[in-house]
Amino acid sequence: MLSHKTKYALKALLFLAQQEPGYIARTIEIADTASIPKKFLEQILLDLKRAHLVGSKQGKFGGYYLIKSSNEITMADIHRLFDGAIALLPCASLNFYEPCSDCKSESECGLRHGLIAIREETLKAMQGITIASLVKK
Amino acid sequence: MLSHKTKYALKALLFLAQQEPGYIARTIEIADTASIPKKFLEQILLDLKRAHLVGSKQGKFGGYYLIKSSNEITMADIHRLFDGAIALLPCASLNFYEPCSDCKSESECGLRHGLIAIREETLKAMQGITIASLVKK
DNA sequence: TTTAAACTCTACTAATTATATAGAATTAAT
DNA sequence: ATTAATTCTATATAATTAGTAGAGTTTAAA
Repeated sequence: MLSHKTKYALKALLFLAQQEPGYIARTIEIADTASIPKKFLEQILLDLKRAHLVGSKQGKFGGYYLIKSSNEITMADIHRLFDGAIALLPCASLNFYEPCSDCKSESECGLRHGLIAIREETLKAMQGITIASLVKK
Repeated sequence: MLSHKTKYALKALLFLAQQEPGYIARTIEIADTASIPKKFLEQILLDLKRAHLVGSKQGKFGGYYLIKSSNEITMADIHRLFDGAIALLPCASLNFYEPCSDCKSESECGLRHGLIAIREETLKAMQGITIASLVKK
């Protein structure tokens, strides 16, 4: 399941993608429109900025705007940024690999092979959904 | 990600599926073989029993055994039993549906449509992995 | 009928993570 | 200078997860 943080990030990106090019949206504006607690959203937007998905303008009349094209931002990207691995266990993850402490032999672990198969399908599906594709709905 | 509980349940089922038909495995035996804390495993096996996946024999020489065919137990079943919804948000779930409190119009929610598409693919993949298929690896 | 060895059940605890909230500092336009 | 915004760090609270404890019940066998 997605954390609220990830859900809010997606909603915020969706909002930004729906604005006119060049428009700068204030945090409070996004928060109100998308029903996100403002102070929580502040942190999320900062994370999105550090990940170079949005840009910001400081000071009066400042705010946030998309800097990455909405059809290049996928569900997989946002999931990984806030919730981490897409795989069901770290041992089956591409980007967040870690061995299981209770695993005796990873190569012989039947479970792992199944989880890798699932991760491959889920990842494919998540990479197929972009912010742009969500806007169109 | 899977909780430890779900991972342990899968490992326990995997163990049971690998035994001779008719064999009754004690909790401690499963716990030691699969590196699962025994008292934690007790609870998990009880849950699996209540879900009619395993049966138990009480008293001396008692233990647990599979009662559902290992090729009829899927990753999706176990995930739902211990970790709940497979969908990324409750609003996109088949078995654990709940509306989002912060959602203004579910039918107009772009996010939800995307999440449903992802859930469909993930579910298909998870239903394709059975305990029996894991044993074969 | 007693004992041993197992499952059953309920409650509790500790650790971690998620979900915020608070407030001061900084930046920029007027 | 003032106002309105982002930025940053710290804190608080609640929920969930992971694991532990211990008493109770059941069954087989001596």
